[in-house]
Amino acid sequence: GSVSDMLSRPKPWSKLTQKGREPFIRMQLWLNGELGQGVLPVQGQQQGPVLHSVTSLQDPLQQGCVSSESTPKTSASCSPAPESPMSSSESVKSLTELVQQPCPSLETSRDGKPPEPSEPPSSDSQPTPPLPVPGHSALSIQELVAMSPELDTYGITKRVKEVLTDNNLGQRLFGETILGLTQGSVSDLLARPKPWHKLSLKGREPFVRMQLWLNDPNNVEKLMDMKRMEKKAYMKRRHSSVSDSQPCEPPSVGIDYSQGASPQPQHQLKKPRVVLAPEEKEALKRAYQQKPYPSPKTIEELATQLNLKTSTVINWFHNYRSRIRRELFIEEIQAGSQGQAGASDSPSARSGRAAPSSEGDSCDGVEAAEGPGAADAEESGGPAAAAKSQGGPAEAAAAPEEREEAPRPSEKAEPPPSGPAAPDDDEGRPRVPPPPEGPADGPGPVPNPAAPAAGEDAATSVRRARGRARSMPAIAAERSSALPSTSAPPAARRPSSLQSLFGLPEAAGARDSRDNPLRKKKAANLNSIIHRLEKAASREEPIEWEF
DNA sequence: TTGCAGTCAATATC
DNA sequence: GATATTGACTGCAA
Repeated sequence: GSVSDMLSRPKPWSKLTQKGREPFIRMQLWLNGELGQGVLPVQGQQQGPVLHSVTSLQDPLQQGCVSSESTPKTSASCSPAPESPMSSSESVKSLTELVQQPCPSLETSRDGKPPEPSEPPSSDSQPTPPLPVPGHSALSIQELVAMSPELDTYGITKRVKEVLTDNNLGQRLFGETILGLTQGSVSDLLARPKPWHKLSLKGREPFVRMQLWLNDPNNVEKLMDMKRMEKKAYMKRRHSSVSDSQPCEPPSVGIDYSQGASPQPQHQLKKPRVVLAPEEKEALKRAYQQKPYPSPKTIEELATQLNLKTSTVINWFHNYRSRIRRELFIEEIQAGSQGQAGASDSPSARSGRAAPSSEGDSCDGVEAAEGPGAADAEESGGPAAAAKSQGGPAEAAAAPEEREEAPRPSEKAEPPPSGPAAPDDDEGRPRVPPPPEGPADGPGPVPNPAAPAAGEDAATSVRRARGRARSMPAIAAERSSALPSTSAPPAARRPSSLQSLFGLPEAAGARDSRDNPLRKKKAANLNSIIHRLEKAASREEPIEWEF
């Protein structure tokens, strides 16, 4: 009777308790022929002999957990993720986790019931692990990510945003419940999704979760439930804390420093957050214009002049670079989605011969327009303009940049974006995103056309510069969309088995109907160019601009 | 060591 | 109160 019931009405994985999962694991192993004889050891015996005979968990994971639908896929259609070759012992371990592995939310559920209705997620500031998507264990998310076809991250976030706003659901709830991320991260992610091919496996995870969530017909309902429960719990806590008069979060070290006590407790409770003054930011931005990859010496000087910690300056540069980069990703996407316009300027629309020049125009729009030698040098006043002084540290900070001459050894020579003309000075030239260098560029810290006019940040200036220059990421993006499989894991080339999981319309592969041989060829060409550029850049050697 | 990706969490802004 | 911004941190790779 149980079997019949189970076979005809299998519960989704996420709804199953540990015990409830066991039969499915058994079935899966049996289907795989892994459970020929003997009995699957139950909890506490996972290291038993039978488990040791399990040679690969990939299939169980992918088939049994990824989808507990009654349409098991064959091993052939669901080959192991390349990124996670498992040794036998790892398999055992994973199976252990698999068996025990409660859907994260179950873990918090005291009675083994599905979490949603029983436990408000993270009223206590500690984000709970994400809710497993129906039919998928949390463990398998990595597998899913590895197998996932290229997803349209922008489309996904767009839809998620729509659903959330339409249903008045908050980012915090969504993030903590579905993605296992904090509100800030969710906000960031939704506002500035990176293109799929630019994401690491880890970075893809939230998007896969989102996609799966979007595919879940009960997604909104569940979140609503969560919301209700959270509210209830909140009210409850409020009531109890009123009587308790004790806030629920006692200081971890047990000392209350809020009462004007020593501001520097021995345990140093929390570092106060550094907030950079606008002038400091301005100065840093100007410094960035001069040199996106400042040498330690420059950083030192900047720090001194701005009266900041060196680490703050370093962090600022890191953050700024990466954020600007992302800013541009999203803009590229948006630009791309608004009619394939700009096609004439599109690198992929150019011939292979033209490609280098497109590279030359800009290797990466991010800082592309920002490097000292950015194209259209006549456009703005460079340091002078940038330094449109507000006096103070801002101005002072720009100075060291101009003085700086010897690039630090670690600063790799940037591939001359526009032909052999540019190998001259790499001083102040953005590294990752080689700036566009028009014919006019060359001499060191030259007025940066895209240098932000006063108050304009680099991203903005880059935006201005866009249109006359395409970015490397953009190129890559295009290349990638034209070549769905270049950056996607091998599994992406066989998305069919995952189509139902990811709702294929969402997948870039499906989306890209322009995927034709010619495009592929162009994209491949660009790909190779970029590859060479990167290689050359890292070798600090001159490049031959023949593609 | 350096740079990056991803994230947190404090703070600002809406 | 929700969302956006951003300085800092961790882990990883080259």
